[in-house]
Amino acid sequence: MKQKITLKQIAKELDVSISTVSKALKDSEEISIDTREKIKAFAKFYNYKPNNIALSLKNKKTKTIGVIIPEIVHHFFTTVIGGVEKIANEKGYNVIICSSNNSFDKEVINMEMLASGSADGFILSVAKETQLKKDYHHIQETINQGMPVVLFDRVIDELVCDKVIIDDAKGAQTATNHLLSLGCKNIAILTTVDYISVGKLRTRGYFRALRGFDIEEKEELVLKIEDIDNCESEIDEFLKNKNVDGIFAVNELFAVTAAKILNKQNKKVPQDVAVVAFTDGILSKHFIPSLTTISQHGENMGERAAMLLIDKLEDDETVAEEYRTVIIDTSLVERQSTKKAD
Amino acid sequence: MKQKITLKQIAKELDVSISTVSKALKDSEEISIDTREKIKAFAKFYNYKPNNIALSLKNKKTKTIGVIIPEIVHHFFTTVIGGVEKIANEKGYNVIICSSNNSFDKEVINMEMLASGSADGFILSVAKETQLKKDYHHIQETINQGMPVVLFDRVIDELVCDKVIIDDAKGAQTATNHLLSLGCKNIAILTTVDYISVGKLRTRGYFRALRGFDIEEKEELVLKIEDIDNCESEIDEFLKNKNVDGIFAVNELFAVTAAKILNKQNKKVPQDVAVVAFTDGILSKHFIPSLTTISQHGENMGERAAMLLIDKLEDDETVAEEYRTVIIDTSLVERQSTKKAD
DNA sequence: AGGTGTCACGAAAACGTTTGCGTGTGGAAA
DNA sequence: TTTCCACACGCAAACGTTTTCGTGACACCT
Repeated sequence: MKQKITLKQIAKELDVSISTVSKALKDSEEISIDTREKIKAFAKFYNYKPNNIALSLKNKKTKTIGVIIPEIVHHFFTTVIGGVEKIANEKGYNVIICSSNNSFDKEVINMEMLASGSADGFILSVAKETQLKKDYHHIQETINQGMPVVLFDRVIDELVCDKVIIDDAKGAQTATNHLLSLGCKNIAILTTVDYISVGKLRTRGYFRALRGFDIEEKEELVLKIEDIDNCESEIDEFLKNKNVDGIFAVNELFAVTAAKILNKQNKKVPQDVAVVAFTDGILSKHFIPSLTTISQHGENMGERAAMLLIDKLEDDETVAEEYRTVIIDTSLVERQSTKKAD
Repeated sequence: MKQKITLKQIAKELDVSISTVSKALKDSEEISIDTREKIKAFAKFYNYKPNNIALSLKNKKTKTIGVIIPEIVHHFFTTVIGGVEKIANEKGYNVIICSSNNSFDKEVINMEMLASGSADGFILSVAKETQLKKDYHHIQETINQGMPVVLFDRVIDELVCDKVIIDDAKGAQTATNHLLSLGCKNIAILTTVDYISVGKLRTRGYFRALRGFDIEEKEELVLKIEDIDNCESEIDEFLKNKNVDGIFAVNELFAVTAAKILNKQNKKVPQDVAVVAFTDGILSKHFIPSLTTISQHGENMGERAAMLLIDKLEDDETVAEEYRTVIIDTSLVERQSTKKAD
């Protein structure tokens, strides 16, 4: 049960000063070769590792990136984290992940906790509750304290900082256009309530696409779902007697739920109804029929966010007073759910 | 761009000593009420928050739990993390998550990094590569240094520490028994190569169930898949001309892939072939037909692991020389893929 | 021998806390 | 007036580093 060894202990053991040990381990010319070798051998034997905490305190930086996401059990967010980790590790940074569980309070707590010494900067996507409350003081304060913040996916326009987003409206437009170009005339949208920024934007894109094809926008074809956990009955009710021939869903779950319901209602996907989903996840890929989706390239988002943050962290502090917004391209992944009848 | 305020700055500003400030903020009787109020007001105004790094250094503890998992983009592991976070937050601990990406090297690096000051203890599930190499020195060293470690899911028998597992063999047996009790006679298993501990155990359970029903174990009904990423062709080949009436898959992906292939081969699930999967994830739930699964109760695992770890962390150091292995119950979740023909 | 220079190392401050103990000031008791 | 005590506060060490600067010893030159 040997405890971690410190510089002080090495110094004592070898009867030299702490500074000598520190310098020797850094191969400083100041120390004689003999002493250097001796100290290094000793340190290696006892598996000396500098204490990160002490280093952080001294250097006023932790070499750690804090990531705060609304849900940890969520495919899209985890892919983003994957991207962040990739870049972070390349550049010698660590990643701390916290989940806000879509709770405003937990988001605040996590940020304060990480801000008070544990991380040098943040990558975050705001909680649902935060978007609803429109209370961003904790983020603003963090920025004011000089900590770089990169927002992604669910961003806040009012906040001045780096952002990584996709063009949600454009992606939705692409999706809807795809349905239109297949000949669909009666396209429904399954979306979220308006305070979810991405839901709102995707709805906008849907309308834009319809206008492009000179198709009337009908309110009765729009379903705004509040509670994702039991969307099933809502969608079921909605789809009855609607006679839609295309569905655009703003996320995977709405899409597969709809597909299952169509199945029950004896309508075939894609023959009777074509379906496109936003978010290219595991569900869409393996569903039968597999779903055509708009891919958000989450890993890519994570990578770009990490790059932006690390740039800010390593810049000369003074210069970096400009903020960038990176827009990640979405792409249409065509699968069976929109296959043309041959 | 005001920087974080420190005790020292408050002290200077208010013309008292640092210790006075510290004590005042802790409401120490030593300091006069007047001074206390004044300091507290000032601190509140400037939004003073103690620096965690300094505290960690002083207290020799970080109040942080390190979690290392093989994959971050993986439903089961994220549910476990959810459980860990829940308990950790209740008890005032933070959670740092690192992914080893199933790489031995990255696992070692992450552990060393977290061990050198960033976390008080570990919850971990070992990487594939580590299981293959059978090199556990990094974990052993961490334990030797007096840091508590809790292993979960993919555990290492040789390591003496707390563990949280499920009874993989028993779960597999339950699954297979379920198929047998439905009348299946020719049950195939889709499993992993043997060095994956859980795969091996689940295979064992499958055999045990067969023996229980006095059914011959046929090697030709066992498929050990090495590369999960293109298991499709392997399974396709395997299933040809086999005439199986039941399939037990050790994970979701194998199960849905098999289901899709059966579909192509014009066999119906569950009428012609019944399917059970290990791991109750999002895929099984939403697949058509929805899959009967063995649920591992990941969140529960995470909770128990966190409890074990925190117990060790908060015990009087000296006492806690006994190690526990918690076995989480699995349960059969019946869905459409094993529905009896009516 | 005195001066100069180099080599090899040590002392100490700093990062931001907490906390045991020491101490100056004042008032009250003797 | 002296003594004593409580009150209210400050000092300093400690946690483990890094780094600047100082310094002792020795050798070499004149």
